[in-house]
Amino acid sequence: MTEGASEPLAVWCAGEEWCPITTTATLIGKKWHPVIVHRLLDNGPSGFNELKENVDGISSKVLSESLEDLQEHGLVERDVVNEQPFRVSYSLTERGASLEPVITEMAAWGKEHLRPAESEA
Amino acid sequence: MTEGASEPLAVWCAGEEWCPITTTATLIGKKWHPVIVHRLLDNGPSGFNELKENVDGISSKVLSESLEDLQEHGLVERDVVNEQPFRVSYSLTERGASLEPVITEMAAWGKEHLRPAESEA
DNA sequence: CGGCATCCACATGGATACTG
DNA sequence: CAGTATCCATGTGGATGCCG
Repeated sequence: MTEGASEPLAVWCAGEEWCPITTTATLIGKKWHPVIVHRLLDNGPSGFNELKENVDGISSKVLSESLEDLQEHGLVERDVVNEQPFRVSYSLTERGASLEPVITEMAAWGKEHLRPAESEA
Repeated sequence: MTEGASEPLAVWCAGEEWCPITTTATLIGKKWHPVIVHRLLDNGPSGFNELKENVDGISSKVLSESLEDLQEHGLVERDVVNEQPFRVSYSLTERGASLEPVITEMAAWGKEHLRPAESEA
């Protein structure tokens, strides 16, 4: 608390009570969450079923729950853009969009270290 | 397939069959995995219980299973460094260590966007 | 120390159906 | 379209105990 100054790196929590990795992992370490955020980054604001299609076979239930979770954490915003016919739009909040470096690193790593054949190892 | 040339960024899988995010998320999107990798990055090679202590109250069972999973994916290596008394050492493989940028980004993001009070929101 | 075995509670997730 | 409700199989995870 007394420091928290200017180092952008050195985020390791050596001996600290609170660890940013743990909480971040709790947030986006949920299998589908990174994918959803990625899709929203990639395709921009999307409708429910549009998102569902892009997230490769996730069920309505799980997507619904995931989106709710993401909303609660302020990463995703839901807007009703039309009443008749009923249309909603899910988009990333500023905080959600700020996850881009994380997602980018994940994707970059996956692209470098995981090949399709490897995924079923 | 015809491209895949020199862009270090632009890892988005627009219309691609295989998505690096999805597979990466399957790998390290497991709540404890990023933390374990982080601890190994942070503290270096560790014994089982040492790791267990550092991962903030994870149970033996879950840690054991997680480590097994990480080993199967070639991210973590297990070495028996002593027979009597019995001692093992878990360390990151080269591939595992290559996750550092991902973990760093996660930690950096968490530090910036998640405060302790926020984690229980 | 470094685990695995067991039991059991609860969370997760798919399928299906149905509503506004 | 945008979900929610229900049912149910499976997974996950904690507690405990034990063994090499």
